[in-house]
Amino acid sequence: MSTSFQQHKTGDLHFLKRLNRSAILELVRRTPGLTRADIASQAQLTKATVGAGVQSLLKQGWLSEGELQKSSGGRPGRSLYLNERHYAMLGAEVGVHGLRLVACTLSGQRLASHHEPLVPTTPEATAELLAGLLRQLMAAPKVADRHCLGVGVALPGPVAPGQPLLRLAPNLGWRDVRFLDLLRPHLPRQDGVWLMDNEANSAAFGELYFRTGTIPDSLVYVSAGTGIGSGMVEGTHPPLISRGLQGLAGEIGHTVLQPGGLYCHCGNRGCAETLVSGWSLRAALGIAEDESLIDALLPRLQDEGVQRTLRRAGEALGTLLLNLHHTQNPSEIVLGGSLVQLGAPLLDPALAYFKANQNRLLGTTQQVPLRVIEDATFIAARGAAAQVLASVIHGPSDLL
Amino acid sequence: MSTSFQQHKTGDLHFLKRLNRSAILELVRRTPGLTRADIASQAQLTKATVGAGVQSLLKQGWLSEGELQKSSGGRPGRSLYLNERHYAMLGAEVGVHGLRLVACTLSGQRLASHHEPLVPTTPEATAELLAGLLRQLMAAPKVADRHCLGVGVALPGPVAPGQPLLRLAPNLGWRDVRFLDLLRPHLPRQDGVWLMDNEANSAAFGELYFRTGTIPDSLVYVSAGTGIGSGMVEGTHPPLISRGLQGLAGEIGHTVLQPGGLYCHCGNRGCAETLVSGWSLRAALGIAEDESLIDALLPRLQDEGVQRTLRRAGEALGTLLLNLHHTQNPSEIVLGGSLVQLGAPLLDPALAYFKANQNRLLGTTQQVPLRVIEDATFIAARGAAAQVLASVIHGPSDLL
DNA sequence: AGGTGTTTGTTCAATCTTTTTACTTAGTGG
DNA sequence: CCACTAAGTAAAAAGATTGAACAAACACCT
Repeated sequence: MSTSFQQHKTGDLHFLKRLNRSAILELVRRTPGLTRADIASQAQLTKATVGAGVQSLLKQGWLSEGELQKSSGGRPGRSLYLNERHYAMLGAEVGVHGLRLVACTLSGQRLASHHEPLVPTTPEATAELLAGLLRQLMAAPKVADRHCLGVGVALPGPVAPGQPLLRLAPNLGWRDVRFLDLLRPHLPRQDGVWLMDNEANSAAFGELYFRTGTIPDSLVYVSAGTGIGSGMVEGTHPPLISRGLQGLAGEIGHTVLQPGGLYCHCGNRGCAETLVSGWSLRAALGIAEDESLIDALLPRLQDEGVQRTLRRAGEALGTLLLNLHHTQNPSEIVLGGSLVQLGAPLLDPALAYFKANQNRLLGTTQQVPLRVIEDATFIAARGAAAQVLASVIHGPSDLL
Repeated sequence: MSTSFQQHKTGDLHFLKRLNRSAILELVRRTPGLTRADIASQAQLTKATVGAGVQSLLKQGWLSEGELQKSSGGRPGRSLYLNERHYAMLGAEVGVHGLRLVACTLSGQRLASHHEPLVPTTPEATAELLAGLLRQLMAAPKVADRHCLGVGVALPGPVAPGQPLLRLAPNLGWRDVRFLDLLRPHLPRQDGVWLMDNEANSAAFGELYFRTGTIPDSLVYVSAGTGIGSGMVEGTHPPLISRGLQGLAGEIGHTVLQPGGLYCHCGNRGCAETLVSGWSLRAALGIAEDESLIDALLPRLQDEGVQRTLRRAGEALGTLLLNLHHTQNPSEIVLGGSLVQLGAPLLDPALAYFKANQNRLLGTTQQVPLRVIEDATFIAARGAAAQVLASVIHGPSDLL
């Protein structure tokens, strides 16, 4: 399901209390170690309100008290932190070549994780396998004694906004799969939040949501793997994921970069994926489906043919990044996915093109932060867990 | 200034009351003729709360009571409408070839408007001229007796988010202009809301905000004129404009459609604007700056050379629309700007390409609504007025 | 050591808004 | 003409934030 927090058009007093408590929790999440007095000034609430809110959050296991801060002439304040021991969230990613699962704390710390290689199969079989692995994860020592807030699943394709329906997963051969419905029967506990989303959306959300300190206004995660997709989160309290009417937002792999170019599996011509993607690299370099693309290429990175192919793909990736810059202009871009492991031969041309052209219009020197994630294995799964947490904090749950 | 409604992290009781009253006003705005009982059920408020809220909104001139509805077995409810006589908003667009001004009611009805042709000049001279025209507009009979909520100005270039600064207007030759600061000294009344935004953003906002009935979740306005830009609004209560880190969101004219293509005025190669834009059409067909592009082309639409040029430009426009579809997937696309007046020779190839390819990925038959605005003259100016209204309803103003 | 000043956090009555409940109003239909 | 239904209003009740007073904890000065 898409984590759509209904915009509370109206509110009663209970809603107001919830709002303020979730604001307190968010502040401590973003800035660990805050005191009640800090919260009061930053949230523009009175000491009394903050005191009451903090007390109930402590009692329910959301916050924990830390050490006394250094005095600045008066009574020192007591630091507040997320209670990392009471709750846990589960996140999973169904990838084209495997399942990835994580359990993590409120701050996003990994408690346990698992990577299960897998060749694509039916949704039903995948769901059953994933359910078994989730049960194992829940039984892990660090996880079992925590209260589980819910499960989030990230999937490699567009998800219908507002309902838990995977519209399409081209690289799995799936279409119109209600994955959560397949998962539920195989799991004992049905309580808590259950949601599913596109993997790039989940990853983007997690990268923004688990950050502390000052956080960017918006963030785009570009996932370069078998296909190419992106996810965008915007705003705060809570960050909102752009999904679009049909869940097609972020399908940048099918933006046209070369009108009249090569045919794409979608039937159109010149899609970005025909220039840069796992499957186009396989096609260009003759690497079979049953072989790992990365494993096949890493030893051959010095080959001139491989270098040339990767450079061309990298230039297309750079164009894609620049087009995102001029379409959504995110405050930060994060680049992940399996292709990142190919390193400089692919990434250098991309980053160089982006850097060279991002400031042409305005003529400024301000650089948009672009971060490359070396090991993106659990990023999407962790992001799905983040969505679970956000859903509890900002959604209709009665746990808070 | 960008209409950024600070996300109210927290709230007191006064905030709650405001929230509920603005929700009532929004409901009546979207569905004129609602009764108090309808509002209560739709907004999940009690009859008493709605009654009190409506009463104060009536007293302050936001709402007016209409006729009695037909009884359905009990006491008939009284219809509520926006009070179209008490308030007014002003909107203006600074275009490359002229100034456009409107004054409108709460529902977006035009009370008065003015179009002033103009050749590009300095920001200072433009501001002084615009101020004079605004004063005239405020003195118009239908406008003068209303309370003016504020002024919004739409500008042809990226506007810095969070501050009233036009970063760049390439076709005016302006850079880093604080236009509101230039405008203020020439206007007598400084109260109310003052804001400025990119013209495509304003247009998109207005198209969504003034709509009644069921409204789309998101909307993209594509403005095809001397340059090509787009604006996106998303969500409701209130609709949010995506501006991006530097105000570059929607600069789709500078997305690359043809790597290694023609040089663009931005210095990069293959930008969409090199394929479809007022300036690229002038260049391709040899039409001078001092001549109206539309007036020059309309008589020559049957020329084979013109047809071919427009068809190619239209195909690029279609690609641009498809790329938007696969990047943001808006619930509705609105196409405006002066180039729309060129009609079928330009638009048919664009719409055909978009229609032929928009469903390739999902394989559905659902069509994204795409509306072409025949006369987009006052769309952006009216949108800026809409932003003023939204800023009063959802912002920190104390008028509501 | 002890007093003073400063800041943190809590307690409690006051205030304000929504809700609940009862009641009035206004029309339909037998 | 009278029951019946639904819309809207006016009271008391419930619940949340606020403001002021108070207690706690530490630094600094004498």
